[in-house]
Amino acid sequence: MNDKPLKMKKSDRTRAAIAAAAQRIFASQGYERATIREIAAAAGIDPTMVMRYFGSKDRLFAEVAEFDLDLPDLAALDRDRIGETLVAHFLSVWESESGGGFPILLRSAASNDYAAARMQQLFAAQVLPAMLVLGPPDSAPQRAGLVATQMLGLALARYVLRLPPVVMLDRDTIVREIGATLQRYATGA
Amino acid sequence: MNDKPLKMKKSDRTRAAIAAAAQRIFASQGYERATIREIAAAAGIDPTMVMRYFGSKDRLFAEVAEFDLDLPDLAALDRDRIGETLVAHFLSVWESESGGGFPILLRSAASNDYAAARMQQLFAAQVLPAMLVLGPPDSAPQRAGLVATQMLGLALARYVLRLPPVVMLDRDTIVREIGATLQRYATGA
DNA sequence: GTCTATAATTCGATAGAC
DNA sequence: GTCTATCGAATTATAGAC
Repeated sequence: MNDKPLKMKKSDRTRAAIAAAAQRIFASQGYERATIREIAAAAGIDPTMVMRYFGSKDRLFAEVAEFDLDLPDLAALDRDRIGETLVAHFLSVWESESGGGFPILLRSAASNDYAAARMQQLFAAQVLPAMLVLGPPDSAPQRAGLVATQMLGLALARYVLRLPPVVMLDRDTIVREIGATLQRYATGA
Repeated sequence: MNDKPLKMKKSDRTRAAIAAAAQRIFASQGYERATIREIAAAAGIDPTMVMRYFGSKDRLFAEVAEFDLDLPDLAALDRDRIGETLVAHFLSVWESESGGGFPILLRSAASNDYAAARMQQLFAAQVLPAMLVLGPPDSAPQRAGLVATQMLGLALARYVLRLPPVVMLDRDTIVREIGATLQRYATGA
């Protein structure tokens, strides 16, 4: 009878349904174009309920856009395969259920201040530290910056703009080709 | 007395002032958040004039977002320096006066259908053909796709999101590091 | 918990005086 | 050419009945 996890209180199910609908709408329309009304309709509930459960559009966005890159400890990995590992990890996170926050952030970051700030935070708190263990500290910001350009571009072209030639790239090709690039950026080799 | 090119009819000067203001506002806010009223204020004229000169917000956007990548003939270049040449060319275009259309498109493409379609067109009509002369036709879409991810990511991180470590990269570093990546992507080597 | 009604803004666009 | 006034639509958010 329920699509959602069983044995939840009704209020929790409603809240989860709103969050799920909000993820879809925010991810496909961006923050500005998404409306409370549309999200409510997609969740099959009344628009007022969205406000009741989340308070405001801003807070709803902040909640569903939350997510972690959850990078593994790169120092513990085979040093020759760091690039490939990084790409494979990013792809997994972005295509996972819990990774829905990334397309949302990315699509809204271009015109929403909160999303843009969150994106900066994300790279400062997770990508930069990861680069610190892979080479000289002085060059870590530069290496992190280069890594960021390549990964953000892949995500933008593939998941947001959906450029046909990028969408058509198969996973192995991406891991191999872009992995080689990240390997060079990350290790400075 | 005039900031704009001398000896224009007043109507042309007004039109140019609106277009210049629109470029700034669209580039910094994106399509949705930019308002006719704000653009008019930035241009120092009445909001009604924007409609009179451009008809609608859509047509104003289409006009100021227009631009060309204007790629040189890559086949005529030193084959070992194609990557560096590409990056240097992109940087020049994006930072030039007439290249203002690109940040505008990029910032709006995530949530504006016209901008997204225009971006697809741009790569299909200009990047893909350029790849055709550099290697086997079969792999041209794949090579163009990879090039697109790296260049879009650089533009996004540097000009739209303004990620500090990417903004701080100096031009020589970008040309060298990202040039090497494009060299590999474009030539398939 | 849920919904109706509506307040309060804001926006793009138009009509018309001067 | 320029501006005042305003329309009509859409939005977030709230008040309050049931």
